[in-house]
Amino acid sequence: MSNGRERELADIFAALGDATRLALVTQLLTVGALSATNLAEGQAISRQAIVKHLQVLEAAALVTHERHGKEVLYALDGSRIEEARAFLNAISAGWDRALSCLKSLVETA
Amino acid sequence: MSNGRERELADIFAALGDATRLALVTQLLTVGALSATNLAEGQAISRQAIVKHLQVLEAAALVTHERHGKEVLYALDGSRIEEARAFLNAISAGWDRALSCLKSLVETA
DNA sequence: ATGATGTGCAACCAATATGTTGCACATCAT
DNA sequence: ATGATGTGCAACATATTGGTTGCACATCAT
Repeated sequence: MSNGRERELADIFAALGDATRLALVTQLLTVGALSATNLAEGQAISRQAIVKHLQVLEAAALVTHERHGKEVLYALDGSRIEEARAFLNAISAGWDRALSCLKSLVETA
Repeated sequence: MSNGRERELADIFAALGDATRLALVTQLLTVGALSATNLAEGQAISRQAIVKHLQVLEAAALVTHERHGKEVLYALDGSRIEEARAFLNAISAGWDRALSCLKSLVETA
């Protein structure tokens, strides 16, 4: 894993590492494309806060925006999600090996 | 998804959302259990910084520590990783649906 | 017992993240 | 044209993060 790629991956996880943004992602996933104003309705925080969260998600290439008339619709973009999935899959795959390695280290220490 | 669970999931992603911690995770995965001092060797940042990162990972239940003699070994704990995987899998699964939903919204707007 | 090595704790600093408010600008409908 | 609605920008406040340093304590080997 190259350093740049590692950073990129970290950005994706960091973007998902916030309860508000996670909620936004699931909402965009289930409902579809929505504006910041839509997303802010019924939410405790302001529209501007939502916009900032959307910008974080967009910086990580997890969402895209598109102007449509006077409103801006945000939607998920899944290409980067696969990267994160691949990482977690790798961890899961290496899991048993890591555990046995730990075991032997502890036992021989 | 309950609110508490959402927060928990966000913590996992947040813990992975840092290049240094990501490197720690991969190192622990490939090498096995290591002490903070081990992990800090050859690294640009101090042992204390590493310890703090390990504590973040441990707070998210991604690693555990175990004292062994005078040193403390940190190791990965994979149970929580599955949660994160499941979330990303759900996103991937809902993907095509989300895209078509966006498409129709945009076209009818 | 003593030095070397590893750990734990706390104070402190700088940068970034999260959220607010206020206001200006753009767009749509009437 | 004008009011309603949605967006964009910027200043600001505060909390959290990521890192440092210094020092005290614990453990091991000789």
